[in-house]
Amino acid sequence: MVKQERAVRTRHSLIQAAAEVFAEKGFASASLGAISKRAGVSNGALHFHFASKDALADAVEEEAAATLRRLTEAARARQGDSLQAVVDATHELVCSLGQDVVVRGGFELACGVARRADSQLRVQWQSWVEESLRRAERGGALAEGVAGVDAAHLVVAVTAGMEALGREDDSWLSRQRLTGFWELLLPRLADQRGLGALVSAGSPLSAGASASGRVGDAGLPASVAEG
Amino acid sequence: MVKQERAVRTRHSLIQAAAEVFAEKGFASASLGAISKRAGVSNGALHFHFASKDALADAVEEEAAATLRRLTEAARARQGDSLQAVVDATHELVCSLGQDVVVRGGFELACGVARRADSQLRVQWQSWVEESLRRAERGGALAEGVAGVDAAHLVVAVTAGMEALGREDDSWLSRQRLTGFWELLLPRLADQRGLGALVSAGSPLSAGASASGRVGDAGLPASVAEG
Amino acid sequence: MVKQERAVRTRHSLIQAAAEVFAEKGFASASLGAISKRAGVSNGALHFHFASKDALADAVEEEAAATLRRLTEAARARQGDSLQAVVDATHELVCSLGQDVVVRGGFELACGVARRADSQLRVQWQSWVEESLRRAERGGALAEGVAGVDAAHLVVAVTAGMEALGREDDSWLSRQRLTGFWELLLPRLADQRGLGALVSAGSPLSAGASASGRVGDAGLPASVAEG
Amino acid sequence: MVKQERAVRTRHSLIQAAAEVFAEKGFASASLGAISKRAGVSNGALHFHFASKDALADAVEEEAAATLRRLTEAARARQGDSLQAVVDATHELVCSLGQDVVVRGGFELACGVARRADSQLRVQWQSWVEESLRRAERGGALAEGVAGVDAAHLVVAVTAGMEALGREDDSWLSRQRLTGFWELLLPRLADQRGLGALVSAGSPLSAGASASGRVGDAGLPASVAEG
DNA sequence: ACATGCGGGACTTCCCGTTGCT
DNA sequence: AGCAACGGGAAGTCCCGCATGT
Repeated sequence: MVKQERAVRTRHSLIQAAAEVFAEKGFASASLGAISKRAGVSNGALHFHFASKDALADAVEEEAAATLRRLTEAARARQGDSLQAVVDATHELVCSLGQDVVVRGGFELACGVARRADSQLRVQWQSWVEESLRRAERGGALAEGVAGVDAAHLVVAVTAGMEALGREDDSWLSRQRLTGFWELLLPRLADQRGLGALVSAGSPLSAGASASGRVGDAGLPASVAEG
Repeated sequence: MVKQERAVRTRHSLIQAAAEVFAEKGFASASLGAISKRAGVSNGALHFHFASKDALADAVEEEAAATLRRLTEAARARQGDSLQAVVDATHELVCSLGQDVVVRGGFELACGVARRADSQLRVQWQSWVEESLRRAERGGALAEGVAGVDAAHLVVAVTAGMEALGREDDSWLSRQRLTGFWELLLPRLADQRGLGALVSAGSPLSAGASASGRVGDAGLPASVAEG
Repeated sequence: MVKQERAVRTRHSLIQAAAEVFAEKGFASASLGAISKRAGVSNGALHFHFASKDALADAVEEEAAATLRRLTEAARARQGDSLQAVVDATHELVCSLGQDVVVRGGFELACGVARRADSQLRVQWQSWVEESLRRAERGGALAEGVAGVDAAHLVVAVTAGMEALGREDDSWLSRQRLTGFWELLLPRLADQRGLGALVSAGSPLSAGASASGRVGDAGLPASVAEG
Repeated sequence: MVKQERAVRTRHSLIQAAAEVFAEKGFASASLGAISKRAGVSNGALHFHFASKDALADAVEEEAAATLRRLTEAARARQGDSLQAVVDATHELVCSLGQDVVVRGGFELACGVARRADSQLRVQWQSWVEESLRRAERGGALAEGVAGVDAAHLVVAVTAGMEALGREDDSWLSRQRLTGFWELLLPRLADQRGLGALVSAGSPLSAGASASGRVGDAGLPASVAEG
């Protein structure tokens, strides 16, 4: 089973390289040659692991979806059905978009018009946000007259916009930017009683969690991240 | 100069067809053959008018930018430096995104990762929103503690998100959706005194203007369109 | 008849421009667009005067052939059936190759493998040299045991080589180079009695004739040219 | 490394086919489709071995240069620094021009105006002739008053002319033609004492070697050619 | 099982020579 | 004469098998 080990490594570097190239050039303009070269393997090796370009892209999306799933589940586990869970999850997502090429590449593929419409990534994120805000609504965490679905649509639109704009300008993916958004949104969305407990910048544990176990975490200093 | 007339028509149908194909497939996956075929002209005719695929895309973006300019200037002309101008402009933009393939194709190109970063369309829209909200801020139209720039960022992110999500799901480009967003945003952004006068659904003239006519033949002079 | 005048001028500048581009790029790589642009006329004008690219090339060859004809006839008129006539003609030809783009372009076309085999220019030059040396042979101007045809072949080969090599390196078209060749050839080719009267550098009148009436004659100073 | 064997064969047949087409049509007019078809391989195979049309042409030139190198070195090895080495080499060259398509195609490319000026083939041949005649001059093999460089220029011009004229008329590449040239040149170039030993038609070994075998399969290792 | 070299077509962008219509 | 348009290729790229090592 020593062989298998190398295969796993090859497969992983292939996905990594693919995510990078997809993120840089988009699906259609990315060439398999560039991907296999960046991964340091031959063209044939690529086709041994992934039958086609689409299959490779699917794998990238799949891995990004797994990361997204971990991320949202962790947020809910910590914050329950509160609004804070959504705030935290958006922060983690935006942070990943800036640091994890697989997530970035996955969303590039999910957004692109050239691939299948029922992108797992988009619907997964949108479903989670909707579900979470519906729970918050049921739990009375939302302000009077604010429907959970409407709030969810707004949150999804904002994050989608940040992702799209962040492709060319990293400042859209900064924590400050998103914090500013929540500071404009929370007073209107949240029930007055719970408003004081909400942290626009994301709860400390969230920030800590996002920083842990991620290679090349060049995030903000802890003092700032907590502020 | 009768000949020039046909050239104008050919050029226009080329831009129209290009916008459609770009919107459907994206820049990289769009083939010039598909564009010239849809425009009903030959491959050579395409290259007579546009030296390269990029030049064609530039022309599409340019025409979309012209539409956007008309749109924003009209909104400001009607509503001055009020928040309502921004509300109206977003409605008109979203409406155009749903109806005018050139605008849709232009934003698809502007968003795409495969083309130049300094897309006129994006910066033009962002600049206008920022400028408008700064004016509103100076005019006291914004609520206490709300900075014009922050609000502008939020508006830009929301519209960008709607455009991205609207590529696959038209419901994101519906008037109701945007109206719902403004109903969540305006109470927080607008100064309390002016809040009552603001219409989340866009001012009537704006709505009427955007709904009439503009399907796909925008920009062609009437005299030519009739010929 | 004013119209005709302009037509003649247009036709001439077209041939001139065509000769330049053909000489620079070769027949196949020369584009009609480049030619019409250099001539300062429109694409349509070109096709009004010349039905096709080949017809244009034929015209260039034809004009070069006319120049070559003038040149050889002048040499024979001055020197009769002597060897000197051939020497003079080669000098004039090489000189024209360096200065007259039409001659240069014509020979480029004649040499090129992509066009018709029975190039007028080549056969015209070869025929004249053979005929001249046959006459010289009959007149006893050639050395013992030297056949006119063989000598003609040698002369044709040398001039063809100079033309080919001169395309990349002008020094092959210098008067000195050709003079050096004749100094090696004449002692073997010419009859001993007439050898003293032969001038390897070409007879003075020949040099003078070639210099007269030619624009941009950047030839050698008279003292050198005569030596 | 069994696979490599087929690659060598493919590469070789590609060069062979390219040389043929280049020789027939010239560089610009030769299409890669015609080349790959003649070689019996696909378009993709061609581009696997040669990145571009220019790279393919370079390979043809390179192989022709190798043949030329073998040829000249063999002549010098047999005849030393004598004039006979040059005579033999010219015979071998002219013979190859008539029989080896790679050599013919290589010179076609080297001569063409559409490609790089510093063609290896031309300079290689010219350098060798100049060097050889300089040696002969130093060795006293040249007649009084004959400079080695001048003689070299003449020889190079003659061979270049034969190559150019031989493209349309094979008789220029016949042994008789070249022999006739040397019979005109040697009495003037060679020192009187060594003249008797020189053979205008080329030394026997040279003639035999050049006539045997070499048709188009030069360069392919025997083991591969048999497979 | 894993990886590679080599080759196969098809497609795309772009250019070019040429031709109507005015 | 000239603008506009046409249609045919040509170069180059790409995604993908297939036979072959290791």
